[in-house]
Amino acid sequence: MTAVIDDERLDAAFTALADPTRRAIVARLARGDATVTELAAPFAMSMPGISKHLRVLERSGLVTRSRHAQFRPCHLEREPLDEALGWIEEARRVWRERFDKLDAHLRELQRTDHTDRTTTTTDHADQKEATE
Amino acid sequence: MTAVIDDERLDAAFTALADPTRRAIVARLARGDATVTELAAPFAMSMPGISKHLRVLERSGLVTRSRHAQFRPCHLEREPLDEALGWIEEARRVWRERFDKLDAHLRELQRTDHTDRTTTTTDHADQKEATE
DNA sequence: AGGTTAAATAACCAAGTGGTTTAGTAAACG
DNA sequence: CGTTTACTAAACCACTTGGTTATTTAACCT
Repeated sequence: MTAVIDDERLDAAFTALADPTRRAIVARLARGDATVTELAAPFAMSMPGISKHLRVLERSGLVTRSRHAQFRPCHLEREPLDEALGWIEEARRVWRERFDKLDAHLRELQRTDHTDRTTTTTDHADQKEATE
Repeated sequence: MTAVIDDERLDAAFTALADPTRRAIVARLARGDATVTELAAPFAMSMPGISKHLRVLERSGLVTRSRHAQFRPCHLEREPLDEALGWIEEARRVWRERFDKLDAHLRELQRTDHTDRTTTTTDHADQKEATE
């Protein structure tokens, strides 16, 4: 239904996580909110550099910023993390389901020697699967 | 120890997942191996375009390719998926742990009105947490 | 008012991405 | 053998990314 929107959200989340600096920032924020200078401290990078990374994180919804005097404390949001996690889990679920099904099928073949090809789908693809 | 290498692997995995076409390919491969033309079919994109995406997926270790005559059947590997999942899970674990700890702390404060600030860490950051 | 601190913006750069078309390779097929 | 099939490689394009320095904004503190 909202496939395109979901796509955009996932794009942003995975893009945000695809950089070691940003992952380190996320990991740091998981332990508690922090200001931009606090976040920048561990890195050999200029402040605007960190600022740019934070904008990417903010655009993905992973990080939100509020204002407190001249500070802009950063806060890690949970939902985008959950969405990314959910996508991977679903892909893995499908993968494992197929694997289990194949495994059961092979076991069945071994028990009663039917040698039927009615359950195959993509021809040579399945042929490859049977050899692994 | 192998932090940099892990970084590179995670970079590649998240980068690979940060594109809707590549995610669709991964989702398709979760259901079973497929050739490049089979993978390209659902998309309004030239074959070399798909080929490039597959190279990104291959570089990340998410996809491996074997040879079968002139076909190059693609196969989804589980490990990089697990690594990406593991990283997110760990971040979320830390996030929730802190949340639970804060929650317990607030409950404790409410029970016995100590009003002690000895357990705070990053000053205004925690102050912000208390207001959410 | 003037100075300091926190952070964002602007302008710039090299390198990478995502797509194309055109051309090439390698194996099967008739 | 030549042709088709499946795919990769090369060259090119507009656009984005990740980084820099230099400049501004905004709020606080004398």
